[in-house]
Amino acid sequence: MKSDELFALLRRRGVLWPSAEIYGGAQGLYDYGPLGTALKRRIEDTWSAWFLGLSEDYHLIEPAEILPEAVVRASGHLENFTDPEVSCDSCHAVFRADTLLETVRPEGVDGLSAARIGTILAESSISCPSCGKRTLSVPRPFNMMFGLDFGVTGDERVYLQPETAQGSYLAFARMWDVGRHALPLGIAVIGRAYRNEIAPRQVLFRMRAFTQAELQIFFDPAAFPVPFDSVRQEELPVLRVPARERGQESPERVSAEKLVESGLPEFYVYHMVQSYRFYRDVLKYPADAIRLFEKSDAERAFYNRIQFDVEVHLESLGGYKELGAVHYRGDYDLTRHGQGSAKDLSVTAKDGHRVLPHVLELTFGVDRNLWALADTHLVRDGDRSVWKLPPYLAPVALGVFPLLRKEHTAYARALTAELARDGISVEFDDAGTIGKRYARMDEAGTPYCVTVDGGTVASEGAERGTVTVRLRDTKAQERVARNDLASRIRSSLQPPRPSG
RNA sequence: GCGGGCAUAGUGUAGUCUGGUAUCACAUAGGCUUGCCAAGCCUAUAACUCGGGUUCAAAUCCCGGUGCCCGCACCA
Repeated sequence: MKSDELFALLRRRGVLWPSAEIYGGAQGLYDYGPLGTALKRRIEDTWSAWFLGLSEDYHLIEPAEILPEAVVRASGHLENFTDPEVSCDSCHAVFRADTLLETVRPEGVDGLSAARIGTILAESSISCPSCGKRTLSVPRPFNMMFGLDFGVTGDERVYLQPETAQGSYLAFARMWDVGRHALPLGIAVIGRAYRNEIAPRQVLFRMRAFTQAELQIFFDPAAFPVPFDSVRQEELPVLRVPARERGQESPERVSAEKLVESGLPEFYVYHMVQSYRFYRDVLKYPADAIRLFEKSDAERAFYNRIQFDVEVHLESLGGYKELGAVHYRGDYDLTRHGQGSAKDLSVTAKDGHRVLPHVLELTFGVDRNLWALADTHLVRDGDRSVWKLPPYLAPVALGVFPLLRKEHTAYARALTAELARDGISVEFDDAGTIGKRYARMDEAGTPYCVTVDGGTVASEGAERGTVTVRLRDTKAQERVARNDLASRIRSSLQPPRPSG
């Protein structure tokens, strides 16, 4: 489906829509409706079950979303998240000042302040790459962070977090104290991040407020033991830098073992495999639509030593899109926050030596994955639309219908209430015909529908107290005793966990 | 930010050139009928992106704003 068509469908079904719609919308902001909210929760719960399931020492926390200025200064966001921009007074094209400067300054611009870049630019009298005239403006800073006035006087500067990771780094020292004083220690956060994107586009892919699920694993670079044998034979669809430089776009299948032989650390490959399994086996993206895209030195943030993006091919957006990533960030974060806070963030490892932990970061874009799950799992099957979500992701697990509105409604309503009390996400529907109800549920991704009919409510006979269960993907039906319903479907509603 | 295109019920559309308050389908709600896969009939709800201008009269013509799409740039 095209992006427009898919967005129209999601809007129509109340999955999501533009924020402040009645005022014309606000660029880059979206609201989730009932189905979208439920689906997003399930995605988050499913992510937690998998990634926190990797180790007993991986924990979920919820840091504040607002960061004091000192934090973003230390993290580098105040400086690096600010792009000095110049525009051309003749043709109004906009450029990044530092990129422009690199064209005349082969030694690079690393470490230069925005003001210094401006001075050099002015002296070098560069002409506009677009129209050729020498009418470039002075650089002005453009920071992608939202700044806020904080406190009563409003003169204290704070920022909405541009990524959720910072909260984990800030919490590390406390988490060390409240925990078992052991590395590796994992800190997971599911939260909103905010970026003042210049041009929000493609619905959920470039938002100004979005949800990230991230796991920061703090470890001793001298020893990060992982059960590598459990992933050794797994073949990963990787697209590595040398292949990319040859113009290749499709991934090659390479075993975890071979990746380690090529120089990647075992702990890195292990977590890349577990991430890959999450996308393939849990979210169930088609295996041939996934690729692990290695970022080159130039593309990575400078503190990332190794970076593979997890990309999935999306028809709606016409290509591979980044849904998550695995970053080896070294000791950059704790070094910077150690300096910024003047606190020693190193810890004493089991064998007694002091160590400043390194960080392996697993990131996951919740909104992007929600979109991707619609793109890849919402399919046309003949004349019906079916959202083939795994049962544990479905916003509504079960639909309950009376076959005859007059005769079976009371029974069906009672059954609905009973299943809801059992903790199953259930929806009653008696509108229109039975076929319409099935179709509506198919489109919402509901995996099971039960129908109360004459046999169910009969005072005697073999079908007394049984209902038909109809499966979304096959349309197959089966008679099940109502008392067995909850136990029959419950296990399929549990998000999978890694098995070792 | 720049350039181009687009904007009509919940969704998709006709009408715009050539001004006279809006077509059809699906969806939604209610009813009849039917009773396990979007059937049929009746009824109802429901729209001209916003603001200004021209005109007796604007969905239609003019100006501006907003949003969306495509390309460029941007995406720590």
